[in-house]
Amino acid sequence: MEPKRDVPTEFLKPYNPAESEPEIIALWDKSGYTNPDTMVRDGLTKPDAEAFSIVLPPPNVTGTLHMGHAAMLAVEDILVRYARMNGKRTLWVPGTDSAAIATQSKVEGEIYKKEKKTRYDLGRDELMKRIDAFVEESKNTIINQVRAMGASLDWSRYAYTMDEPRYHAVMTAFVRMYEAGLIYRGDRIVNWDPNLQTTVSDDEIEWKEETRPFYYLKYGPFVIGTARPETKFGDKYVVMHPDDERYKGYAHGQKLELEWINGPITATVIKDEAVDMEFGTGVMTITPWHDATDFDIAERHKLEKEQVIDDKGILLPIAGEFAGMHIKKARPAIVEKLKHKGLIDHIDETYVGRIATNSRGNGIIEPQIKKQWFIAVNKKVKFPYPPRPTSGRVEAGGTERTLKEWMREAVESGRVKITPERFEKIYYHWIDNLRDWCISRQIWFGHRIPVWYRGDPSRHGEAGAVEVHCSVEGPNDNTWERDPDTLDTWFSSGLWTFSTLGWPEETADLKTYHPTSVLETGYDILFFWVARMVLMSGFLLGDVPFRRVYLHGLVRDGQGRKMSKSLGNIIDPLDMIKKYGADATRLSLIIGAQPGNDLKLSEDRVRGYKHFANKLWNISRFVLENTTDVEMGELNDADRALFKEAQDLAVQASKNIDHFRLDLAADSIYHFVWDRFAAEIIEESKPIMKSDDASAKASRARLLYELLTLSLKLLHPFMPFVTEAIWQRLPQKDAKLLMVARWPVNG
RNA sequence: GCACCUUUAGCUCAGUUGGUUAGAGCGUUCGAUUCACAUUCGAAAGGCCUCAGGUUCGAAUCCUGAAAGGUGCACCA
Repeated sequence: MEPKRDVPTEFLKPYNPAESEPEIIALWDKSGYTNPDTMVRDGLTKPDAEAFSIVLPPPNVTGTLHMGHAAMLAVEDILVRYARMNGKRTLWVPGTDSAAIATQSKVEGEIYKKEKKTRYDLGRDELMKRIDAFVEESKNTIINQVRAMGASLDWSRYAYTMDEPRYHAVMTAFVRMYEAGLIYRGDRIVNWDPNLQTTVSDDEIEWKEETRPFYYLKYGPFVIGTARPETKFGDKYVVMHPDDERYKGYAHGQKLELEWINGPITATVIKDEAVDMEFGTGVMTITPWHDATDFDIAERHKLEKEQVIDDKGILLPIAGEFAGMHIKKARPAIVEKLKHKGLIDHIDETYVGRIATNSRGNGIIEPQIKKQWFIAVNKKVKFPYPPRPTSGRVEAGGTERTLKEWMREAVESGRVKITPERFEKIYYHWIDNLRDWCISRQIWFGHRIPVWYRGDPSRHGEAGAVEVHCSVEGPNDNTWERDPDTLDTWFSSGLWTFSTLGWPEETADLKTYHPTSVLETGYDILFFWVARMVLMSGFLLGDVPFRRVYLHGLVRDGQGRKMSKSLGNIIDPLDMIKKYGADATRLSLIIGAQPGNDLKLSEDRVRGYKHFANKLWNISRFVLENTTDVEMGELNDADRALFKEAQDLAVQASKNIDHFRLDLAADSIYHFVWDRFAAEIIEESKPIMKSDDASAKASRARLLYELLTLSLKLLHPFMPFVTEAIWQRLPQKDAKLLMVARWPVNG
């Protein structure tokens, strides 16, 4: 059949996303309409329109796009495009994250592979140069991959966690919190990673279960249990529950002489309620330097603490003949000696214990007491009041509360709402168990702590021993030495909603777009990040960082397994985009994904949605072929009823988007377009359009055209590429770009 | 140990405040098709809605309990 005049010939071929998508991206870029200022300038958004803002959870600057990113980008882009089409002053801020530990170990690894050099060989400055070069070289990869998803981010506001404005924000935040007494330095038990030679926060620890021998040792008249005999050398306190009838005969503080691993020692009886009477024999000895529980007990009773293992996992002189050995090697030798001395009561080989590992570096965590920087979460301080965008200094009239109380209050008061709601409970639970947050790290790549010392460096931090200076700019003479530690990456991430908007300057962006409207992220970083942002924003700005938290689930493979290299079940979003298009990839990540629930993704699903994009393409061809030469008239009653049906669907879909049920919204539009519009309305239109009934034809042509434009608008947030590509080929339309067309339902 | 989530067709999931014969996609089987469709359209088969109680005129939906799978948290040395 000859193509009709005026129908673009591209429609004769199937929709080709690989060809079309780069053109569409260029078209959007040229418009500049992802920048709300341009929208206002061109009169597409009213200057006083309600603001809608999201900051992108920054992907790792040296990483590549995975399905989790793709799902995140799809959800956020839908919300952003929907808001933009609804006339809101819409801003979506892009950024990338330095991923401190991950990036540093990656670069260190590569250097070692090529040059057999460690970071200590290179020195701090050289390593930083190498890392910066690596970051600069690799950052475009992730940025281009983000763009390929169709994400309508405002790149003019791009931020990187390690760039100059963010450095300034991080330093300012530290100084203000330090001045308020919320940041302190102290000797506390921390999670030490002997591999990476740094501390790790409580939340970064991943507990792994493992069956390993559990030793019952004779400790004088008691039998104590331990899975780690190599830590027991210095154990001179034996602890039991005060109510334990079995040990009524022993008094708190009582001294006992007994034979231990390396000879006779004096032990002291301690009664403490932390002991679980049900576990083992109900008696334990403590190792305060290398165990958090033991540390707490020691603190309560003011007991002595002694280091047994050094930073590299080597036993110290206290271990006697085992000193200098690595704990791994020492353990069997120690067990052998215990056996020899008859100190082993029995061994339980079926014990399932938990081992702490670093979720980022995979190393086994060794608790150590170290001088570190902490954020005091239980300390009452004055919060800025009333909230002011750039406030943060303690002001008269400020409300007194702790960071913990604030974090609870932010959600309890409804100022931050979490979707799905059940995560609010989990959030509270996390807060209630929160301990002071260790924010110093011994890696080099990161924002360095803005504290300088003068005096004997070996006595840093000790009262009176050195002078301490804390400021953004630092002291102006070189007699000072800067603290070598860097800040936990989540410290700077906690500022992200406002550091990206220019804080601590009092910028227009900050006033317009903060608090942000929605924070969208995976539920797996609720604590790492979401809670930290609430904390930071509360103290530094006196306000919440966002009004709504939307948590998406994890993307799993077709069988519900986590995607991993070792399973070989990774579905690469870039492959999917190449084969089926970004639109199909997006839909496959949205339909069937309820808030907070994991999504099972298979390639078949992506292929199915590619068919849908092609369906839409062909619907457009049919409609254009049947309307370009035909005069369009008013809708008759029957056609008006059909159009009403579509409008009702639009209202319903809008409601679903408002309630973050993007899955339902997308699904309902999909079915309307395919089953109702294409399969039924178009089918019944064929005889009408071939008939001689001019008025029926005029009405039907109008209906077809209206249904097409309506469908394109409704689908645009979900599948922006194909809808925009079709829109560009429409003869009549109410906006040059579909991206900035008006949403067909009034708020 | 405490808490949360999930359980509906072979597979992945809808089913929004309880209301006719419980739906879709993929898969399977059959049929049509130079008609907008690198296909599409039509049809069929396929379901003790995990189980046991309860509330109700009426339950996949609400309540109680159980089972299986999953996740989070916790100071079991």
